[in-house]
Amino acid sequence: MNDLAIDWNAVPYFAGLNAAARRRIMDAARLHHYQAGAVIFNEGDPCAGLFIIQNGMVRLYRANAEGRLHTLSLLRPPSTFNEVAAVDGGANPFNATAVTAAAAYVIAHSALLNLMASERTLLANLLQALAHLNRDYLERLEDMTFRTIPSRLAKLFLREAAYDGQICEIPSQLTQEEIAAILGTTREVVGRAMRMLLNAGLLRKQGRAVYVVDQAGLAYLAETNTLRNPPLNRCPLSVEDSQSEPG
Amino acid sequence: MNDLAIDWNAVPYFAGLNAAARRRIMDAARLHHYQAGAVIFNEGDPCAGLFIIQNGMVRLYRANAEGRLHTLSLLRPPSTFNEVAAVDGGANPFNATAVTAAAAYVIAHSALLNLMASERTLLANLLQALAHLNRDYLERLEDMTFRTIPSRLAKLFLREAAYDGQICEIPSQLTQEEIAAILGTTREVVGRAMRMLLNAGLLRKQGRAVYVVDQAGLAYLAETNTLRNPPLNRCPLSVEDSQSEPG
DNA sequence: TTTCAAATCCAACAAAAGTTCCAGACAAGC
DNA sequence: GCTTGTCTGGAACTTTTGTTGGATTTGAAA
Repeated sequence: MNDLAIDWNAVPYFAGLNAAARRRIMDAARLHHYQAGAVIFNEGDPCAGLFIIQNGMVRLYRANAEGRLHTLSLLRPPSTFNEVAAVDGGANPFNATAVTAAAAYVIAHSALLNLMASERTLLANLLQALAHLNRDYLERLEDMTFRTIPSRLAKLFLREAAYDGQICEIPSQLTQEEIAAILGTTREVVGRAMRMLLNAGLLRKQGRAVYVVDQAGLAYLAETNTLRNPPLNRCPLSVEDSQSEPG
Repeated sequence: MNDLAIDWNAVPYFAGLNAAARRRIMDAARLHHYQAGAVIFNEGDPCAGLFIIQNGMVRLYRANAEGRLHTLSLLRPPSTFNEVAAVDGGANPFNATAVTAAAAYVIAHSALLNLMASERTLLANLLQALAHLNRDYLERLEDMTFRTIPSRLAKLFLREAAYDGQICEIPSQLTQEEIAAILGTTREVVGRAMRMLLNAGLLRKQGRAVYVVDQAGLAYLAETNTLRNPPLNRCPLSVEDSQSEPG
């Protein structure tokens, strides 16, 4: 396996550090390897440190007593994770597993404390990173509070799809099971929601691949939790589509 | 109104600062007053700065298009809020209103940047505060993902109640409407959940006040989303309570 | 090709949550 | 006392989500 480092400047909070600082950080990091499916750490276990993904894919998730999963993130290089525990030294706040074979640099809590004490830029950068993380979680919280599952699914497609004019393909090969874990629901419900988006004309399917047809329609659904009758190929006059409101 | 400062050491990230540093921070802070019901700032508006509550009660909330509210926090002195926007200078991530007449010290983003640049202890403390905030949101996310509403209500009672041996009273005078906003649901649903907890013997009511009767039962419900048949005054032998599992 | 396992589709049902509506209870003020 | 507005209790109903089970498709391996 190659131990070539990723571009450490691609990590938001390592950017802008001088060469000496970056060297000290790299010296504090240890490269760990994980087989596909291997557990990296578990929720509640003592702080595993800060992780910088070198290669492979990592899943962060939480699980409830009945075994249902909530996938918080699917991460690739140069993503990092477990900043919260690495900073405060508390227990890991979620589980982490290697989806594919993976490698990651790990900086222990104590080592990070030393680095932060000597490198004020790193400290400031980490603060910005945590603020950003916080906004991210706040948005997820809003999704879970206010959005229906078709709406969350629409949002996922909008985010995941590689935009290419009007017609977009969903890039990642996510199974419905995996999508369900991301949305915090079950496979069957995702299947239903998918069918709804398909025969509402927002998505189109070819074989197993799914394409985004109506980006604006997905956005409308994500915002309002309701379908907007697609005015795509319809004559805008005289149709009305039983949408007339009596009141 | 009295402008006596709260004990600034009670604010987690002002603790441990020397006198000079604390003076510079206080110099950067401006006291603002708000009438009951007044808007402090709105979600999406440009960064309003860092707030340190002096007196009164403040509500942080989000709202969706249909006008449903999600109360993120109800805060009293010496709580602080809007750290995220104050640190990264971005838009406010939620709405803030004064529940009662209130006053708060405000430190603008630019002023906070200066302070953080000169006071490394403040920087380090803010980092810890954001890490803590992050854990808090992660737990809320889990609540919304995995817990039923009776379960969330049970958790709320466990947290809000002032523990006093076995029987505990819920201290804050929350209406069902306010509880609903905290749990992210509607008043009627809270009412139903409340009735369920009452006739399951977990809570008791006297007039309008609600008392916690079975703390362990509430915890069980919060953990498992299911009621545990109360083995309180029952003989532990020979009852079985139709709990026998055929498989 | 055949075969198999995984992924999907689909219907029917159960449970949870949201909605609508109205009747009482209670407290504050007249 | 009475009135008014807020809060609560509770039924009936709809929608959404979760669950179960079987049929079908798909892709890769044998």
